[in-house]
Amino acid sequence: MGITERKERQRGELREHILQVARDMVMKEGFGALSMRKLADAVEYAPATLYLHFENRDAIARELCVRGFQELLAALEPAAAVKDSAERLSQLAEAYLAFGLKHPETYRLIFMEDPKLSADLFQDKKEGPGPKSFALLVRAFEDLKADGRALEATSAERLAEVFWAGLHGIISLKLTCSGFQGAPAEALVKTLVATLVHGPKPARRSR
Amino acid sequence: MGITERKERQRGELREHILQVARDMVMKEGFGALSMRKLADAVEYAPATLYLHFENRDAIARELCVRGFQELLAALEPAAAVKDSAERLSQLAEAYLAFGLKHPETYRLIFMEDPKLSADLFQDKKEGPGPKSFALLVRAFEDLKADGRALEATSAERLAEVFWAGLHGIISLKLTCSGFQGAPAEALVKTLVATLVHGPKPARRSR
DNA sequence: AGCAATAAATGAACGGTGTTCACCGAACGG
DNA sequence: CCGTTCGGTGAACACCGTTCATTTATTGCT
Repeated sequence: MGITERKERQRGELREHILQVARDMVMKEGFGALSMRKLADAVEYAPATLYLHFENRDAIARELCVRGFQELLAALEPAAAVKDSAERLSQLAEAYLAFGLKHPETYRLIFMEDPKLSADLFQDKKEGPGPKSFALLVRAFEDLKADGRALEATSAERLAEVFWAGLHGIISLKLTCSGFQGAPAEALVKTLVATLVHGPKPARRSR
Repeated sequence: MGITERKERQRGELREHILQVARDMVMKEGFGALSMRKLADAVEYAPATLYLHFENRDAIARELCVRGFQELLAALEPAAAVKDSAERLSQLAEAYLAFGLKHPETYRLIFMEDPKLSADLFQDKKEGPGPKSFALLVRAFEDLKADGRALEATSAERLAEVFWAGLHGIISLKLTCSGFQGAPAEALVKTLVATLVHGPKPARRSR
């Protein structure tokens, strides 16, 4: 009686296929260009069929959102493995920036589109990709403080939040107000790392 | 023969009225909820009439965008008049944050919606509200450097860009990923100012 | 005053969107 | 073999931005 299992599997495969095609559309033409009708057309089903697998267009978007975030998290992993805390933060910043510039539409979807979409990422206080990747930053700053190389008056959590916000600001400004920044994003990230991590004064040398 | 003048004036007044109503709609329900038909309905004209005064929906959005930015610039003006450079930067940051939190939909429209909209703000290299307000920040950092209170290895322009990006990151994350930040935005801005302006080490006391 | 010209405003249409629901047909269980 | 269940769909509803021929109002001129 593996017949209902087969059906379930096929159902899941179709769902996956739809998401895959939707992902391609978003990456190629942006989230705004993702329409249920075009998507249905692309997967060769009637529009109504999509609603058998997803409640909404937003449901698809949310799913793409968490998947995009997981990709981002995966892209950060190598950098997170670096031993030295300062170097780790520097490489995390570079990896984060690289992801944002390489997948602008995905980045937009995750962080700039709609609060409803990103809500899923951070609702679980401990689990979920959002807090998990944030914890990477916090740990790095904790290590940095343990080495006596960071502002002692400020908690690692807050430093991590400011760090993330700084990175996000650089990327999102580049994505929407491209003509604004004079310096390339890489240089700005370097400055951000220099001030927040290495300390702002006359570019102190290590410990 | 002031008759054509009267017509011109009336034309301008209607245009202004349309923009005013559109502004209200955006502030109340967000840019996405601004539709030509609802707007036409609100000003009691046929939809087609709007196209006698604006090329596009985007044209209206662009206009709202530059006006929003001018409001932002106006909100920064008091802070920009402060003598002490460090204090000035601190107050500029506070004012910027306050504007973003007070007019979230306007802020979204200016900085987070569509590159096409914000393009107008920064295209003129020297004139225009964009470069003008950016110059405020640059000047503040120049003054800060003149007082010997800032990273000498980094240009004032770059510091200003990172500063702006940091502020924008804090606000835009708050607006879209509200559940993300643990600390209130004001605290994050304070930390940002502390590290970028006052210097990160043990919270140095003024000059 | 009456008429031609000009400007303002519109109704209706086109092609697009998300979403719903009654319906169909094929596969399944008894 | 028949009834039920379920994947799939066509057609519809209510919107959207935009265009254009047409109507309506206003102006300038004779």
